[in-house]
Amino acid sequence: MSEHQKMSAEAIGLVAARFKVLSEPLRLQILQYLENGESSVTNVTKAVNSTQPNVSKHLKILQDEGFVAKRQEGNTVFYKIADESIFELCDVVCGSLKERFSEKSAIFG
Amino acid sequence: MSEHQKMSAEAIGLVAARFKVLSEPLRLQILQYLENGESSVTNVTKAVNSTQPNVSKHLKILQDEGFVAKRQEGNTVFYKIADESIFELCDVVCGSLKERFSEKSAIFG
DNA sequence: TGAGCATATAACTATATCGTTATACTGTCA
DNA sequence: TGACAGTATAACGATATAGTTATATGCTCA
Repeated sequence: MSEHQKMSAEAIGLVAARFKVLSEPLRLQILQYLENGESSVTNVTKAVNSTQPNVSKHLKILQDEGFVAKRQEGNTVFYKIADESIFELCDVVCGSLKERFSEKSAIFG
Repeated sequence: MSEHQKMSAEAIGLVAARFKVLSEPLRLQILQYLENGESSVTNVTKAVNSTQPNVSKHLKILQDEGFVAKRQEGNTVFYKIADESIFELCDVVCGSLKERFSEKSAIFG
């Protein structure tokens, strides 16, 4: 099980870039919100409690990396999740964090 | 399947921090090298073709996040992987990238 | 104790990126 | 066409971080 590949220098760069996109809390918030389904920029902005230009910029970054996709309808643009593996990644990280904290708390237990 | 948790704002921050540590190519290189087994700082430095202070700094960052652990023996310090979930994360990202590129290449096919 | 090796840290420069403000663009509707 | 709404982009200031150079720390051994 768990047979994984040795990455080339180039592949490592691509993987790092992908992690970098996921390393901003606001972007993770946006992704989590979009998990509820497609949403307009305005609604995302409200949901994550930020400003419209800031959200637009982050959505573009997410789109460039293929995490989300956009669709325009009249005046408004709808974004939706385009790569479900994001949530798998978050789950793995969460699991690892849980384990880590339970070890730490055990020190005080 | 694939039932995952809604993260609190605090949890999102912790997850983002973890992704951030993995968002540097040199750190991924170091982790990949350490997959071969425990190694001294000097050997890691040679393997990733960087400078000793730079590698030391990155190793500290990796250790602070719990990805590696250190062990001192006399004069030299050995680092090793302390959280195997890293490789699972990389595999998920690699899979997602492969899929993405095969889609892109299909455009030209 | 003193020399030398392995590692860690400090100080610095250069670069990247977040968030903000202002503005441009695009589509709708009166 | 003109006003307005939704979104994108530009320009800016502030902050963070990678890599380098110099140096400190700590261990070993003569």
